[in-house]
Amino acid sequence: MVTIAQVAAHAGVSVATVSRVLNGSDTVKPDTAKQVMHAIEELRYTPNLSARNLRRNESRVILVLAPNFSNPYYSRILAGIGDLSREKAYSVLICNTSGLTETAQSAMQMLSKHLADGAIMLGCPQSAEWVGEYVERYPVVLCCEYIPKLVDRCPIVSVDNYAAARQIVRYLRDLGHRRIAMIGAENAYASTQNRWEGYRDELKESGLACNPDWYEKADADYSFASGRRAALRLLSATPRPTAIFAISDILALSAISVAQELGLNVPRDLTVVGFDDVDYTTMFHPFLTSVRQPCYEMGQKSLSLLLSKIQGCCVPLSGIHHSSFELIERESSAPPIQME
Amino acid sequence: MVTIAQVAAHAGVSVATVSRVLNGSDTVKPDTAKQVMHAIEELRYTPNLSARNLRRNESRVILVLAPNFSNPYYSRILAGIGDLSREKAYSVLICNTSGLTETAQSAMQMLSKHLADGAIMLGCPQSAEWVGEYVERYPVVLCCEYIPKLVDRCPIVSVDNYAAARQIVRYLRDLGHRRIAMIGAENAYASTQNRWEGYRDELKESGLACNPDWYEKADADYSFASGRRAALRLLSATPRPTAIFAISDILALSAISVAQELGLNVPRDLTVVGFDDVDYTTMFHPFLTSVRQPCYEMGQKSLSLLLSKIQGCCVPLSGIHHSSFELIERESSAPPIQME
DNA sequence: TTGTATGCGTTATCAA
DNA sequence: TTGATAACGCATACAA
Repeated sequence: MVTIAQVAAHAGVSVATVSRVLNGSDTVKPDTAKQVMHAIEELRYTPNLSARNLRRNESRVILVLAPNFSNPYYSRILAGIGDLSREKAYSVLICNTSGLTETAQSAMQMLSKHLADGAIMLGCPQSAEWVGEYVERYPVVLCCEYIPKLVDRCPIVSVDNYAAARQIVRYLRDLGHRRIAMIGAENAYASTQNRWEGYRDELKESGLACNPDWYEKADADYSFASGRRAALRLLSATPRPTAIFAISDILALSAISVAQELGLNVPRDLTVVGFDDVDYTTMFHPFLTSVRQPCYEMGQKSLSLLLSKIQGCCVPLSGIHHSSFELIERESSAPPIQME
Repeated sequence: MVTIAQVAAHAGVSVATVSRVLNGSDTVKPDTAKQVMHAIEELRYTPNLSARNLRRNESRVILVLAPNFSNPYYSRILAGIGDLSREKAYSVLICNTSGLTETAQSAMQMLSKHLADGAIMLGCPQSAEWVGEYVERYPVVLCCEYIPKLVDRCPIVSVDNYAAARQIVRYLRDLGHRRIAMIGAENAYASTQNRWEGYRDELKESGLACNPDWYEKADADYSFASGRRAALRLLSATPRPTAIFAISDILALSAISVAQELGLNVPRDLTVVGFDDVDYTTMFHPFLTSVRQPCYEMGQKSLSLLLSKIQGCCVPLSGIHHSSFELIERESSAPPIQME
């Protein structure tokens, strides 16, 4: 291993001078700088970041936690974080929590251990109030989800799930649907709850029934199989809903698959709307009507806010920063076949 | 920030003793240890890893590079690496290279900068001979792909792509197909080349034609859109192939989508076989016949080999470690409608 | 413009 | 069983 001292010796200067050229100080004579650069290249010197970080008391590492990174939704956000972080000379440390509090907590210790300067939490359940301890002491940004008690205490990046759900229901109502069902999930996400509230409120204000038989939950992991079970229950209800709003595209696809097996044509006999607008919504017919979330940009915005906090930005950054969403109409939605 | 010195003061012992209990030394009197533990909890002390890493000359961080992490194939491997790394008390630093050499190279510098103890490279093109410099000096494992010149110099984890391709062609031949096409990709991956060679050789040994009109390339990124273009060219050939082997599931799905638009029924009029067996192969009919790769396990095996190298394992680990694959027959393959 | 010297928080060697 | 202390490699205050 080659150290700064060896470079100094090789260039015939002091370590301080080498450190200066390394850090772009302007108080170094061009000639000396050139010699030092030459020595650096000749010895193929690269600074030891453990030492530098210890001295500077920073790590230039960002911690990103998510329940998983296999979901294209999270991996797209991760891409946004990763690309911007490289540009800003930060590295990204990831932790796949599998939804486990203990795993998340031990990962967050990277902050107190000085191996990360800040953290971005994706998919944090509302119940995770323990996060408050970290939010108080370290730079933390929540992305996608939020924890009610922490809304005023840290930046949050998310779409307005309540508004999006209302817009979907309004869209379905305007198409002529009156029996509108929803597939939610067994989890503690704010997004799940907010979408349900938007669904319920818009239904109510439109004078439409909010029939408990028309609301079913998939498993916490939004799995295709659990979506199928939920859809099957929904499509067995009497009277049967004419439209289904699913809180994720996978769940929407599972509803389409069940409908088809039941001999129902989508969208003629059943309208299905998804959420997230991931890639495979346009790989098969019917192409899925869905709400697009700007995942990549949300990742970038999260990192951007986090870096502001790390750099000690003085303007208050806390609260929900809403990203724009867009209802994209495709082939899986249409007016109901018979108006009542 | 609370340091080991403060803990020592609070517990009325020396820093050496605190360090001892921190590192599980057995030469500490149980009573003293208890006092120290108490002080640690009281002050909520966590060790500064920059300092520890500097002193120990390690980081307990693994670097993982991939062209992207949005592809479910890579994200599944990442999950395998992540889960095992947590178990082994390592952290995972990721770099999304976007296929750019420069980005990959700068990420690999994390090794010389002492911010990572080893690296796992996913999706490395055969042309990346610069990797040799790192393989010589640091623990590196290649996963999925390999670089011919480095085969004897570092561990490689991959399925036997050549054998898999031959098995697919044999399967299609045994079904009765004689006009077998292939969709490859415009990239420098060993997997792409090996699958092509397997396809070609098995065709030849079976006495079947290896018609250049029946081999088309999608873009380097295996995009659905480029797969459609390749499939369209293939299905415009005269005579038209009765079976298509695609080197990824996405490409296979794109072929099915084009076939359907051309009024062809899969598998009646056209057989399609994919590769990788990602989740969405069973979300739509026809369910896709594909070759399963044990991605999660491949991630774990890669990390396991890497840790052996890091720990200075003396048995030679270099060479290709083949993971098993499995051809899974589903609904997209069948005998051709008319034998010739 | 450059060099000397100190300290960042930890581990580990050596004495006691 | 414990304590004092010297590194680890770097950045920087202060001197020159």
